[in-house]
Amino acid sequence: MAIPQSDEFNILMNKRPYLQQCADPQTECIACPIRKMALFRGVPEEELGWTQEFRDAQYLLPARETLYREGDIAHSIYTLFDGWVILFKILDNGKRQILRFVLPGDFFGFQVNGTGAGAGYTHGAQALVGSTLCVFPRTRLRSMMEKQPQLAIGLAEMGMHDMTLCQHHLIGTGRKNARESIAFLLLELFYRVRMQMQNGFDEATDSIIFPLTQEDIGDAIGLTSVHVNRVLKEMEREELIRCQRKRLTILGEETLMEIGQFDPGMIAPKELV
Amino acid sequence: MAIPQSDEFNILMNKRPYLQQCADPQTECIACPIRKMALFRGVPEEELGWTQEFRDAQYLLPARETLYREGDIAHSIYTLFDGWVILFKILDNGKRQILRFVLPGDFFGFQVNGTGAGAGYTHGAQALVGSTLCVFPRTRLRSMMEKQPQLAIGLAEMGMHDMTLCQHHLIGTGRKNARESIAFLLLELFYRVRMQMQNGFDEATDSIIFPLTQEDIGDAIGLTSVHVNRVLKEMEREELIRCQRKRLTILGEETLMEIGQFDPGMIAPKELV
DNA sequence: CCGTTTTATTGATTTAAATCAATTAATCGG
DNA sequence: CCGATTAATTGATTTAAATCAATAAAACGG
Repeated sequence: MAIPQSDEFNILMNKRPYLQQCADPQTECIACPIRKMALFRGVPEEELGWTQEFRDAQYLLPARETLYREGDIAHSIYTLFDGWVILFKILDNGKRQILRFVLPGDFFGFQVNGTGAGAGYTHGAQALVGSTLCVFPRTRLRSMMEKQPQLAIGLAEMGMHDMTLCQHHLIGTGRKNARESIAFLLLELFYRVRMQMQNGFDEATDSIIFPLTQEDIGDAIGLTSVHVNRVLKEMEREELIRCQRKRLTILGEETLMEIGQFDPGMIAPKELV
Repeated sequence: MAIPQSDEFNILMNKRPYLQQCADPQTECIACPIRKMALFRGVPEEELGWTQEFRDAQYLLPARETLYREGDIAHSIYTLFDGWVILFKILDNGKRQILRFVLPGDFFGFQVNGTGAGAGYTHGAQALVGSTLCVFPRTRLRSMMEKQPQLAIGLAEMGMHDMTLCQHHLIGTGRKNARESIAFLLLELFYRVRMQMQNGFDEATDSIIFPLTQEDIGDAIGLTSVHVNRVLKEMEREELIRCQRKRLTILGEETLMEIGQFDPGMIAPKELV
């Protein structure tokens, strides 16, 4: 049983030919292992069959490919099912600022400039590794929320969580030095990945898959890759971390937390009241 | 007719004795000149009498006083009715990062760590000038939103707007130099203040009341006040701005926009779809 | 497996902004 | 209006991180 595709989805497939619709059977929302973290958290089980109608399909975005660029008409919004995606902005001078690391369960693509169906994304999105996405037509979001207030509450709560992360990155670039903000970023991603793994899978370890380049790290916290490298090397010499071959190992968690002023509490999902 | 006060409000008044409840008659939500921008935007007129029940009172916060500190139990959430408020965080090393400038119509105080009634604010809040606030008990927010989905949608939309501003500040601290991010910040505040004035009042001018110190500017964009001073002085010499006596005049709007890479479109209120 | 392209690494040098240090100008509370 | 505090201004010096420049090491596409 193929899931029917909206016009918007077909537009997208035309523009990004490297997108592959996942082979059936696709994961259904009701059986989704990451649902507790995702858009439909809070939506009662008996409503899920109905919300599923809202979804277009799951599809695959290959490593390093662009999902959308800043200014593209925002037909779709997304939940990342599996993989790593970055949201970023390119400045006039060609510099890049990474705005957010999207991990499985995270919802994205709803930040747009302008109103109505023609609104454009405020930022670009790109996969760091091959990633699986759940896609939803953006234009139906409001009516969905009106029918199902839990969806709006969930969106507000996820927004609050993203906001907390963004504010911490602002604190990092604004008022921390290179060592402090790198320590913070590594711990943040380490905790977020582990939290997401515990949700269904389970794997308590001091190491995670870590697909960022040193340039990605630099573009997230406002440093050059050269300087990131020097700081990472120093942390490796101090036996605080090991960061190589797309794998990050946290050796000195306590010390790193102090350096980065990182509190795991900030990673916890947010609730309104 | 005095508006009845909740327990939470009385706790707050105890802790912050400098808060003054506004003399009656207070502005009612239905008559509120800034409502289109504020929490109850989207809520149909006929429902407003009902939402008013939710509000505690309006009260006055004197200039430079603290409304709450990071970690304080978050009994209340706020809409700024009049004045300027900053949200900030103090780091271990004593440095301050300003997270957000709150202008009339803006909603704040909902970002908390933890869950339930005992959750604490993630940041501090302080008035730059004497300010009037509408206060709401936080614990009733969720049930209000369940009854009135427009409230949740409005919250998500306002969150999106705040997020855009926060991301632009991140871009500024991360990837712009002092001159560029100062130009951006001045224009952002200039446009936001003017947009808020047009909403009811009306006053098209090239100058606004601007109560930030140079240290505030620095703490918003990650610079020292000394360096902010040098850049501002240079901009004044170039006849791009005039910034003195708590008043900011924009003389070279075009040039400043180019320097700061500022697009007025980003200031526009956000809508989901 | 092999050449090609990306990433990582390290040293030398420069620079934007911080820090240190006065001094002057505004603002505030009586 | 007046002394006291807070904010702005300017110069001299230092420093964290950027830039420039080469390799070295990995990863990637046939």
